[in-house]
Formats: sequence, structure tokens, C-alpha cells
Amino acid sequence: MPDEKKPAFAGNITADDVAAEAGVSRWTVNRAFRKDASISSKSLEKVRVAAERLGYVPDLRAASLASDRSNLVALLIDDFANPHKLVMMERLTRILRREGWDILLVNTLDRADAGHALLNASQRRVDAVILIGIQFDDDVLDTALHARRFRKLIIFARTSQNPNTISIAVDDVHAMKEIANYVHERGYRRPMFLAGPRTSSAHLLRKETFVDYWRQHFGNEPETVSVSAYDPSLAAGIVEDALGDRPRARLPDILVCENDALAIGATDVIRHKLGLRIPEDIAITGFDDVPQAEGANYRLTTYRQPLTDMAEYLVKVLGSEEDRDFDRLFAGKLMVRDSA
Amino acid sequence: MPDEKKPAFAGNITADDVAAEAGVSRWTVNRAFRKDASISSKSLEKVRVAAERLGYVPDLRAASLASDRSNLVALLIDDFANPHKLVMMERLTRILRREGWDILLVNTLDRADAGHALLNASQRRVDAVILIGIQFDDDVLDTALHARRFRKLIIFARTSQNPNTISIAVDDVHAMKEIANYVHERGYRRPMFLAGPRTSSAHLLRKETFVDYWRQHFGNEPETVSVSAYDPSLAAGIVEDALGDRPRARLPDILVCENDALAIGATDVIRHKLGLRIPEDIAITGFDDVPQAEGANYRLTTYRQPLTDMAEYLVKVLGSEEDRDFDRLFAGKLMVRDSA
DNA sequence: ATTATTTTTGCTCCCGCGAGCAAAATGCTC
DNA sequence: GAGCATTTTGCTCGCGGGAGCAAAAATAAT
Repeated sequence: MPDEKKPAFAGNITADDVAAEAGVSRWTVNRAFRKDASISSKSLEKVRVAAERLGYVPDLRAASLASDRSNLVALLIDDFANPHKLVMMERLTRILRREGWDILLVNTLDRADAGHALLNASQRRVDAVILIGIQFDDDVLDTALHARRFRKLIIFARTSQNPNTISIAVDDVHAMKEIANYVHERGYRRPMFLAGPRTSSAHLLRKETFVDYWRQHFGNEPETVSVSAYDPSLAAGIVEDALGDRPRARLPDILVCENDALAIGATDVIRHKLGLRIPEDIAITGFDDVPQAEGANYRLTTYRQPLTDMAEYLVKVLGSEEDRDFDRLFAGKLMVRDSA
Repeated sequence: MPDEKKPAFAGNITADDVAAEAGVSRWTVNRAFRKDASISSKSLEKVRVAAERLGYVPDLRAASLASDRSNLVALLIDDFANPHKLVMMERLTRILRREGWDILLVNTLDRADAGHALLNASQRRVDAVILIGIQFDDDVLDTALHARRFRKLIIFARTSQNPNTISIAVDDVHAMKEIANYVHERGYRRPMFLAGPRTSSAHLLRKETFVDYWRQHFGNEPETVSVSAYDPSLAAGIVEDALGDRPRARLPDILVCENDALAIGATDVIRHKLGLRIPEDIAITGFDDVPQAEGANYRLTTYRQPLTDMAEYLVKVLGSEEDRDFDRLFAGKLMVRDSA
């Protein structure tokens, strides 16, 4: 027994072993590891000691199989170029883990792949699926809901009209109106809206809201340009194409971006390719308030989503047994910095 | 039965149901969903049809329990401020999923939490644990290996001397020498090294290599400064403190950064707080080649890690039954841009 | 001390599938 | 078509633990 050079793979210690060691039954051992179980402090201690000595940890697969609750949620993401994703993941993983939820991370390559990704998650019998991607349109949602093996389908940081999903998001309409008013107040008159990809469901209402609101309240129709993904480098290309050869006078005076990923790409190209100053020559606003937005380089005026509150609400939804309408909108906060 | 308004939670269809529907035995049904199983194409088809109709998907928890292989790997991350993490996650998740591995994402809050994170993963009986964080020192690794319930402990994008771990990383020593030579060739003579946090294991050899190599080959001893996390905003603060009140003549002529996260923070503060030009007043190099490094704003000279190759190697390691020494170093590529 | 009540413990019967073997079906040779 | 090899199929048993109930032990009430 002294050849313990390399730590053994201890995958075979079961509750029975611990039970024998502690002199109790297997079920007492299992109870010792359950939150709600009724067990005397004496045998709890005995089990603890024995388990410690043997290096026992309960097998969550078996527990899940027997109890029909996995305490696992799938996180489906398809948009890794957007730096805000990193922030969302950090916040979600931290708060979910604190509440005892484990996370299955699934990279959803594209729309066609979304079904597979959901199937994938289903096979692990996750309790819920959280979508924080952009490529989940109605088709995908329908497929997901049709063959669903999970109890809740949550769309995070994006609204959805689908009655069978739960959406937790910031109030885009309210936010964009606030931004539009701010932009107008600061004297900008020729905004251009830089939008992301257009999907049919789980939609951001930002572009529509801004454009409609601006037209109704301030007269003219803003130009709009669309990027096929929330990727700064793609945004840079689109903005260069759109503005590169315009005479100075025909430039928009502000670029209102659907989110920070686009705003960052736009900022870079405006400064370094077009040689314009921000905000003197052209101003910029974003959305999300990613960490870089605050940095000395961008000083981006943007709209902060209350991610922590949203994540806290998410765990509350996960913990609830009811099936009522959980959709909820949160109010964010306009972060005024130097870019507009 | 026509009140199918809201898609049912189909969590209760089992292989037995499909077997009855298809007129075969349960085991044939299960075999139809296994890669290596021997089954006639006729019954495969029957099962397919029946499964499709009932909406059956095999339960991977049960499969895992019975086969003692979970096809799950845990990904432990503790450093969400570093934009490179997002790139690594994208690459790893994509390639792992392609090969049939699912990913349990665990946010490791701090050193003290690392043990819990590992325990967490253990309870799901993951086949392997992948560490791509920074706070995994020898203590943590020892604890992990002691109570391990997984077969492989892989340290990704970081070297480790621990004989019981598998490390897959870029050859930092080689890379830093290349960078040092490049820096010297380009005529820089007073480098300062901006380092990240110092941990005792799973170490980056970048600082040591650069400093020693520079001293030995080019005479003088480079200054070094250290940041407590790979966070651009922290780096910005440290750089401002270190260089803010120096007379121009005593500034380093180049800032060699341990990675891009630091380089980006440094760039921002040097330009916008210190009012210096890059590279004319002070040059900068990074490491990792994050997406932003290529953008018009930073044009950062940096060192690209061959993440795809590394991830491909990782899945090969995961698939291997052997327990031989899998440690491997990869050669990256110096990306010369405008910052140095 | 005795009975009633509550807490704790042990137990049966599952959960859904896989390993591995034996029985049945199929294919092949002559 | 008999005889044999090869697939294919069904089956027993077990993976590790949970729900829920009955037996046992501890505690409270009389």
C-alpha cells in the first residue's frame, strides 16, 4: 500500500463503502449529503469522518437519475466575438454556482446547429436551458419546445414574444427612448443607427424603437446600417464602407450603435481609418457597458444592463416550481462618458 | 388529447416506450443510439421512426452511470477579465463538442474556491478537468489530485511541472526569446517588463525568460512591474503609477507585456493619460493575439498561440486511454504590427 | 413507568441504460 | 438444404443513489 506515488483514480468509492466504514446503512450515508434530509448529528458526524477518510463524494448522475432533477442548466451561446458575452458568462456562472446550479456550456455554431445544441443539452436532462445567443429564431425555438426535455427555456438579455419561453432582459424600448432623447438634447441632429443581425424572434427592439421614436419626435428619418454579427471587426468594415467616401458634410453627426461590440469597432475605424475625432467630428453611443467602454481609450457613452439583478432573478426563476409567466424587463442606466 | 397548447415536458419517454412502439426489445433501441453497436439496418430504421414519433432521446446520465464514462469535461476558469479567455472558450467548446464532449463550465472565484470547484466537477463524474485559469498553484493541484474522481487533469495554455497533470501550452521560453531578439533588433534598449500575478505553479515563464535572456545577451537588467490580475484596467492603473511622473528621458523605450490584456490596458493609459505616442514615444508588445490586437486601434505586435492546434491536441489526449506523459509545447508565431 | 409522539434509520422498489453472454436469426459454403 | 460461421437480438445483473414507507429508537406526555 505504500506505492501511493501517483494519486489513485478514486472513482469507485460508493455510499456502501462509506456505510460499512461508518457502521450505518447506505441510506444514512446518502442522507448525510442531502440538504433537507433528516439525520441525527451523531451519525452525520460518523458519516463525515468516514467519507473524508475514503474520499467519498456523492455521484450526481445517480442522484439526478433517481430524483429527476439534475441541478444542471445548459447555457447556449453562439456569439463569442461580442465581449459582452464574457461579462454575462462571468456573472451567470458565478451566481448560478452560488445557488448550486451547474452549467453545461454549449457553443452553438450557427442557426442550423442550434437544434443539435438543444438536443445535446436535452440528453443530459438539464433542468433548464438558457439562451444568450442571437441565432434563436422562431423556428429554432419551436423545435426546441417541441422536443423539449427540460422544464424551462430562458432567453437571457433578449426579449421574446414566444409564450412558452421565459425572457429576462433589459427594457430596450425604454432604454432606446432614453438614448434618443439624450442624443437630441445634446444637439445631435443627423444620427445613423448601426444595427446587428436581424433575426425574427428573440429580437432586440433597439433599432425599431430608435428609428420610430426619432422620426416621430424629431422629424427626420435616421439612416441605418446593419452588421451581420456583433463583431467589432465586422462592424469596422461596414462602417468604413458606409462612411469612407462621404464628404464631411454628409456624415452623420452621431452613430447610435445597437451595442458596444459594434460601437467599439466603429470607434476604431472612425479614428484610425477615417481620421475623425470622437466626439468632435462624429459622436458614438453603445449599449451594454462592457468593461472596455469605461477604459481610457473609448470612454463610451452607453447603457448599462443590470446583469447582476437579472442573474439573481434568473436563479429565482430556476428555483421556482410554478409555471407562471416569468417574463421580466429590467431598467438599466445610461452611462454618460466622453463619446457622445 | 387535443389540448396540446403548450408543448409537453417530454421527460418521461424511455427506451422501453420506443421498444414497444417499434416492436423490438429495449436493448435494440439503445443500440440504435450507440456508435459502435451492432444492429441491423432494418431494426435501426424501425427504431429511428419510433423514436422520432415519440420524441425520444437517450438519457446520458443513465448511460454514463452504467458505462462509467461521462463524455463530460469540466472547464475551470477564474480569470474572466482577460479577453483571451473568450477566444479560448470559443475554440475549446467548438472543438470539444465536435468530438462529442460536453462541457461543464465552472467559474472559479479565487484560490480558496478552487477546491470547491473541483469537488463540484467531481460530483458530475467528469472524465477530465481542464484548467485554463491562473490561480491553480501547487496546493490546489495537490488537493485536486488527491481527491480526484476524474482521469485526467489538463492544464491548458500554461505549463506545469506537476507530474500528475497534463499541460498543453505554447513554448513560452522560445517565444520570449524571439520577442527579446525582435525587440533588440528593432533598436529598443530600455525595456520594461509588465508581468501578471505570480503563482507558484502552472507558471508562465515569460518574465523570467525575458529578463534573464535580456541581461545575458544585451547587458542591462530590464525593469519589471507586476499586476495582480490579467485585467486591462488594473494594468492601466499600475502603468500609470509606474510611469506617470517620470521625466521623458527615464521612460522605458518599450513595454514588453506578459499578455495582451496587460498590453491593452497599458496602451490605453499611455496614450490617453500620459499623452504619449505608440510606438514613437514608447513601444509595446503583447502575447496571445486577441482579436482586438489586430484591430485598427491597437495594431499590437504580439505572439499568437496556436489555439486550434492546441485544442485539437487536447481532444486527442482526451480520447486516449493511455496514461503516458502527454505534456506538450507548441510553437506560436510572432505577429508584427505597428506597436513595436 | 407507561403510553403517545416524534425523530431517525433501514428497506423495497425504482430511475434509464450498458456490459457481456446466451439464444435466435441470418448468411455462407459446398 | 445441411452444416457451420457470423450477425443480431434478448436477457440478467449492476451502475449509485432517491422516494416513500415501515421498523426502530429517541423524546415527550401522562
